Formats: sequence, C-alpha cells, structure tokens
Amino acid sequence: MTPAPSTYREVAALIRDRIKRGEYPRGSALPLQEDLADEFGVTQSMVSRAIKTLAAEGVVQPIRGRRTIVTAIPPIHRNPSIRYSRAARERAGGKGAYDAEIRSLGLTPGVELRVERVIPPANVAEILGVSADEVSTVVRARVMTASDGETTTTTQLADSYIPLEIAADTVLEQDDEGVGGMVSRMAELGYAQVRVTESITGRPATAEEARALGISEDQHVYDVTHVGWSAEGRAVEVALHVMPQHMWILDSEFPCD
Amino acid sequence: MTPAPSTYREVAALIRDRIKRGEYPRGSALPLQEDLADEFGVTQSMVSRAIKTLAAEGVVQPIRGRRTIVTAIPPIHRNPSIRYSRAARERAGGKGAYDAEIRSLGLTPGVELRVERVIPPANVAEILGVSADEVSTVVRARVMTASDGETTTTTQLADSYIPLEIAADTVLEQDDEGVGGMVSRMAELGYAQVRVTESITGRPATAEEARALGISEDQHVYDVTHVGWSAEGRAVEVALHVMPQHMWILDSEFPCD
DNA sequence: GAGTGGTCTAGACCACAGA
DNA sequence: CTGTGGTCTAGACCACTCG
Repeated sequence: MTPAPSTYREVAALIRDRIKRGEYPRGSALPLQEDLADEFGVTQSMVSRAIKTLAAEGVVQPIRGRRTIVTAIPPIHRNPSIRYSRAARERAGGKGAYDAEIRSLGLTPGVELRVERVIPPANVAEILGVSADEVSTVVRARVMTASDGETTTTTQLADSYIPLEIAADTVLEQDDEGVGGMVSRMAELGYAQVRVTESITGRPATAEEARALGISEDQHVYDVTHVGWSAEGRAVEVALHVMPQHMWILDSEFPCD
Repeated sequence: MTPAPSTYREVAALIRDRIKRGEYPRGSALPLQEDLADEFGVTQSMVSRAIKTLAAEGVVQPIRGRRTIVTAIPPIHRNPSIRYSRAARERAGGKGAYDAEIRSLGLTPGVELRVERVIPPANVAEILGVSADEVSTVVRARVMTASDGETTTTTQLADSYIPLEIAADTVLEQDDEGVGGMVSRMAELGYAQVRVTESITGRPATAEEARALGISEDQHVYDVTHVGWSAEGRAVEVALHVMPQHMWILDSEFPCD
C-alpha cells in the first residue's frame, strides 16, 4: 500500500521514485493526472502542481493537450577545454564537438542553420565593439538536436555573432562552414582565435526559448556567453548558447601551477 | 492605471517590472500578498504563485512568517582558471579567490569551517579511490558568506574531501590552512595538484540546502564537482560546491590553438 | 468534439517568526 | 497571540492536440 501523500511535494517525491525505479520508463507517458489524483486521494490541481516541480527538475515533460512524458535523453557532456584544441577537433573528424558528444550517447545529431545579417543584441554589440543600432553583424543561428530514432529533441540554441566587417561576403555567410568549423574559417580569413572566454548563468527559460526548445517555462536553462579573442585582443566572435539544464553537464579542465 | 493581470505569470511580470524600475528596492520587503492581491484584483493564492516564480528566478526571497524580500546582493563572479594560477593566488594576498571576489563587490566575506573525519559520499569515494563504507576521508566543510554590513547572506556550501591517508594528522586537519590555502599545503605534503577538473550541473536546491543557504526549495543551485589531480594522475581532493544560481556567474577561459 | 494538462476562485487552514 | 507566507480543496473553466 502506498503511503497517502498530503502535500504536492510528497506527491512529487512518490512520482519521482517511481520514475527512478523504472515503473514509468524513460520516454513513456505518465498516467493521467486525474488517475494519479484518485490513486493518491488528492485533487488533480495538486498532481498538476507536483508534476510542475518535476518539470522544473527536468525529470518529466508535460505537454498540454497530450500527456506528460518522462524525459528520455540522458545528460550530454560539454567540455570547452577539449573543444578548442586542434587535436580534439581533428579526432572528431572535422564534424565539430557537438557531433562527437551526441554520437557518444548513441544518438544522431542534427543542426539547423540560419545565416542572416542582423542588429546585434546590446551586450553582444558592446563586446564586439560594433553598433547596436544598425545591421552590424552576421548571425549564424543554430538549432541543435539529438535523435534516438523515434523522437528528436532540441538540445541547444546557439547564436554566433560576427562583425559584418569580418564576415561580409565571405564563407562565413555561407550555409556550410566546412571541415573544422567556423573557428578554422575565421583563422583562414586572418582572425585566428587564440583564446576564448565563457560566462555561464542559470535562469528559467523565457516563453520563446521554452517553445523553441520544447520545454516548459518552469525549466531552467544555462545561458552561456562565449567570446573568441584574436591575438590582438579583439573580440571577433560572440556566441550565445541556451541549453536546458537537465540536458547538459558542463565539464571543464584547468592546469594548476 | 495598472492593466489588470489575469494570470499569475502576468502578476509576476508586473512585480518583476516594479523591482527593475526600483519601485521595490533591493533588500526591501514587498507589499503583503494580500495587499497586492487586492490591488491586482486576484486572490492571495495567485500572488503567492506569482511570487514563487520570481523566487525561482532568484529575484525575491519569500520568508515564511515574515515578508518577501527583494534579493539584495548582485551576482558574484567565479573564475576557476584564474583561481588556480599561482600569480593570481599571490595577488589576492594569500586569502584565497573567494575573498577577492566578494571584496570586489564592496562586501565582507566570511567563512565558517568544520573539519571532520567522515564516510564520503559514494561518488566522492569512487573518484578518490577510497572506501565508501568506512571513515576514509577528512572533510573540510565550509559555509561561505558575504555581508553588506546589515545583512549576511550565505553564498556557497563547499565540502572538500581528502583521503584520510593523505590528511590524517597533518595540517589539513587543522582549522586554519594558512597562506595560499589547501592547495599549497597539499603541495608541501607531496600531493601537488597539477590539474583540476570541474563538472557543473544545475538543479533545484534540496530541502536541506535551501535551509543552509537561506533560499527556497524552488530556487536552483549549481552543483560543482571539483577534482584536484596530482602529477601521477591520482585524484587527491574532491570538492563539492553548492551555489544558488542567482548569486553567481561562472566565468572561465581557455587557450585555443 | 473529446481528451488532457494548466490555471483560477473562494475560502479555509497550516507553518513559522516575532512581540 | 498575531501577522505573514504556503498550501489545500472542490469545482470550474481555459488552452491545446488529435482524431
């Protein structure tokens, strides 16, 4: 006999345990909120609230009009230290770090790219030292996905901004950046990046991000601002990454003298 | 005239805007939920839900039995790349990276340390290669605070585990680790760290963490697993950091060849 | 249109802090 | 004990998806 829960946190804990024990397998639908409410002797509102907290944890994915799904894909590791070594890039067969990360989980990566000349966000303009009031950058906006054969999950939004002065009428405005990725192309254009800095914050997804990522507004994302610096100390690329927190583990590595 | 909100997200947006505009200053108390409810023409339950979403963002800090406070301290930067360079350590006057970070915001840092021999958590034991079933580590559990003169905020919980074999009956079991911090002391004992790795995940605070950090269970934390490696490739220290997400910005830096 | 999750009201009561 | 935030119920209705 299940102990009767009396708070939504207790309800959430019960459901969380069942998921952990495999009673509700990854990718499957939870029972109806109505049925869970009956089972637990509480109202549907309360089950809804419980499920909302599980959604915030990234354990489940409630879908309005359909059902609540148990999150399917295990967390993906991201390691920018390795990402920017030439050796690691070559090891990945010129396909980029993301490909390798996804394939190592037995999933199929996908990327959708949109290239456009745009007015940059204010913070990006400031870092790049370009105007925030006019079309001064090229953005390469990527939507990155992972597929397990049945369902496709959006794992990351990555918007990469390059000053128009650098990118205009170059391969950087093309849809295919070729082997070695953008960093290699920029090096060939005389804007080699010798150093990258990253700044990570965490926050709930905006309504727009939630839609694009297929998550709820209660779920949190990492907001990574990535800056590539040339040897002269000039910022030549700013990339804004938005990644659902439950989908990623952020790894890094530093020497220590 | 304020537009009448009809959903808790709209209520949250209104309150968020007022905070941004400075109508409810940092560190001050919000009006009563009851009064806000009357003003907006909704129920107190609904205002409570709205405030809960603002708490999840880290914008406010509801305190049961008292009032809801607008979050006072701006985010603190953390940069482990700098943290582990000898030059940066010396620049900080031997007081450690945390001190410098807090003082640069005009705040006063504080640390409370408890040193104990303990059974390590399973994942720590695995990394260190010690037993998870017996007392095999020394933990240096730190509670780190920042004070603006009026109020003191807990900013981080940092539990550092060292194999008993290394730490037993050494200065590492003392309360004061001296100039240069633990890393320097371990180097003197023959366990110099040449490399550190970090793994970051985000999740809601546990009930216990929420209590210790003075935040709500709806707020998210960064969970940083930090490992120090010796030249022989042995893990000699594992530190678990728990940091409220709204209090921190995680910076890093990498060379790029 | 039926099914399912999301939210609202109105009112009640609980939990905790502080005088 | 009072004040304040947190949550619950019961029922209703809305929003969205799918056949």
